[in-house]
Amino acid sequence: MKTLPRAFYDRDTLEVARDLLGTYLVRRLDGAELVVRITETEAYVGAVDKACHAYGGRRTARTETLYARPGTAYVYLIYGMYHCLNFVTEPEGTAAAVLLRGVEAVSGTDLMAYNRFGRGYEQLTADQRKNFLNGPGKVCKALAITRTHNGLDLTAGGELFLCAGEAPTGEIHVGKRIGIDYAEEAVDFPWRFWL
DNA sequence: TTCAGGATGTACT
DNA sequence: GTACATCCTGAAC
Repeated sequence: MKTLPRAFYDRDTLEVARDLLGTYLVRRLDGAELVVRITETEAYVGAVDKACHAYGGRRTARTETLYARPGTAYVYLIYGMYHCLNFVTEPEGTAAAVLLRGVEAVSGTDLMAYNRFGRGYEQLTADQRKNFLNGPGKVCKALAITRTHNGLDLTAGGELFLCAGEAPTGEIHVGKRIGIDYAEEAVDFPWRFWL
């Protein structure tokens, strides 16, 4: 598999969000390799988007990573207990990123099940399997991603990187984003993509 | 099956 | 002090 180059991220955020569908995210953890396939993303663009942490060019210690060069990981803590993983897009100095909302397991499934529920995948209930990796907090828990990964270079082939996959077969869905009811007109932006 | 409420810490007002 | 790009549990149906 080929690591996605920085040029992949250095484009319009909506294009990157759509093109990320079907690509593979690789997490190296304690010598193991966890691989998932991306199935759901959302775009956040600081310049025009009230839902973005860096809306209107605001710069704080937290949002600083959103201005980093493309291909950087932006990880933040939400609701006091969950992490969300984003991929920074567009040129350095422009605040924009793609939120990873959902994936499907490719390999390392058992280890991810342990990270999520403390037991192997075979032991999970049907309900737990159905809701395994279908939310941003869940993905980060399964992959053991925390704020220590904030600012990580995703093109360096380290403990976290992305690889090209086959183009997704079937339809790409487009719709409104989730969990941003406060964001006024940006609530209705069709910036969510899923397979 | 859906739904309300709580957990929990950081950022920002 | 309030809000937050969420998830889980338990109660009601």
